[in-house]
Amino acid sequence: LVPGAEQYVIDTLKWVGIEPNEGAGFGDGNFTPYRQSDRKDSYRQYAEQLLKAGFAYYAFDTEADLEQLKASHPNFKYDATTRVNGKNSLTLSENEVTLRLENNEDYVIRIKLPANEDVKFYDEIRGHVTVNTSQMDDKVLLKSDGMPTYHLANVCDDYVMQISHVIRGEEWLPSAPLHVLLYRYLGWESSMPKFAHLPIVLKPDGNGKLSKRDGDRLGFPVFPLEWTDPKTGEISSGYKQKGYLPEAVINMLAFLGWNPGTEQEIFSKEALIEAFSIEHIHKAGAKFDFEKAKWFNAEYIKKLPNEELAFLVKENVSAKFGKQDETYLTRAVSLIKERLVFLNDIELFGYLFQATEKYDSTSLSKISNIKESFNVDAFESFLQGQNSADIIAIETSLKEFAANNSIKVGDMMKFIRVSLVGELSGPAIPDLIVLLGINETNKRIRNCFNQL
RNA sequence: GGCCCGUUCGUCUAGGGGUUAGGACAGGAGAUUUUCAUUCUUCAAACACGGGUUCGAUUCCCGUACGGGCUACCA
Repeated sequence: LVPGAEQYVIDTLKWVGIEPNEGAGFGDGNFTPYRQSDRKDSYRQYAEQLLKAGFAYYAFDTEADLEQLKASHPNFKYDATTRVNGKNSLTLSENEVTLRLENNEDYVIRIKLPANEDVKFYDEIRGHVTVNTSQMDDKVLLKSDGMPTYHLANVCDDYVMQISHVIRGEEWLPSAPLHVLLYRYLGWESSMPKFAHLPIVLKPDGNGKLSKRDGDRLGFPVFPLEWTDPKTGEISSGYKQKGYLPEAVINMLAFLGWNPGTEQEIFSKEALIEAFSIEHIHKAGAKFDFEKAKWFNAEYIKKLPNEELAFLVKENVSAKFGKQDETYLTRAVSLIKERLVFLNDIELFGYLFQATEKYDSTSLSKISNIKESFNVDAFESFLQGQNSADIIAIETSLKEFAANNSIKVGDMMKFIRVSLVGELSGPAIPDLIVLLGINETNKRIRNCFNQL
């Protein structure tokens, strides 16, 4: 049991906008309680049912016993051929078993698998799968602390809660036959859920499935929300904190191993629900592609209305550059919207909120030739006479000013750009002037001119 | 090692017995933008290999290779 994990899952589902109809943290429905720890008694009851029916047995083997058994054979597994060597209710006399139970000795309950029997089941993604019980082992169903293993818990919970589909990662495929047998032995086979084993998300580099360590090693999050391991204190970065939009994350994730069969790639959550079908799930694992993830996020940011983007970025901006007027922030954000890959990239555009103090040195050297031809005082009064809201008028006036003072338009624009932005990049000059206002613009121009 | 699952451009994938094998990301070139970003046009880029089956296989079958998963009193 990891402290904080339950709340973390709840918070994650809320962030991505997936709200379960019922469940821990989302209100009670017909199948309460939802925590395994609160259902403990029921698992024991089902384990005992299996015991009575002869599909399970007590095993008293200690850790040391198991070590010894493992040492006896290179590929040891506790199964039909080896359980005769274990200390369990199949090898011990009935008296001894009751004695051990009365003495409160530690025990587990294991499933009793037949020695050689094909278990067949149908996977909605992979089709028919057959595994022989000779390849499986007598898995522990109930641990010595009385808690069920996943195998028992998942089967019992899904049956009791009338689950229709078990959709989980491919790493569960090998234990699916065990679960099928459990449904059978418990007498629930006719209401067994359908199985679908999803392809696994793989590391972008190297081999194997994506793990939490890979993300921060390669510069992208694998956790939806930032997560601090309560035991180790290790922090794993989260999509939310990195400035991803939840809709983009969902869209990106959905396309890892699934496609709609059309060429559409941008899907809202609702459209995704509408378009989704199990038939279009790919079988092979998909490598996580950081570049594509960035592309999805940038697309979603571009589609955001300016007001919404301003709202999402507001807190960060005021923390970094001071509190901003809401309408101003909305206008500012509209100028650089298509430059954001992540919401946090707003931090790169401090010049929208604070006067530029530092100028990029190579940009500065490219504009120094304007020093002789440019008259700051003349420009200042010229700009004062402009309509501070008319972008087009300002643009034509700027060109006129340049012509009248025999300055190359390009040179002057570059100079103004460096004055306002600090370097030779960014939104159109007239847009910037209108955003910043005439006074602020003049202030920045004078300041930059003095540094030439 | 054993068992299970898989294999189409660098990556995510569409397709499916006869196709110029399609799209997206990333990459190249160009246009627009006085800059950068955006946008648009365009280029390059793939059916793992070997056998069958077939008039014809990227598509079906079998092997091989490679990749992935599992092999805990974890999920």
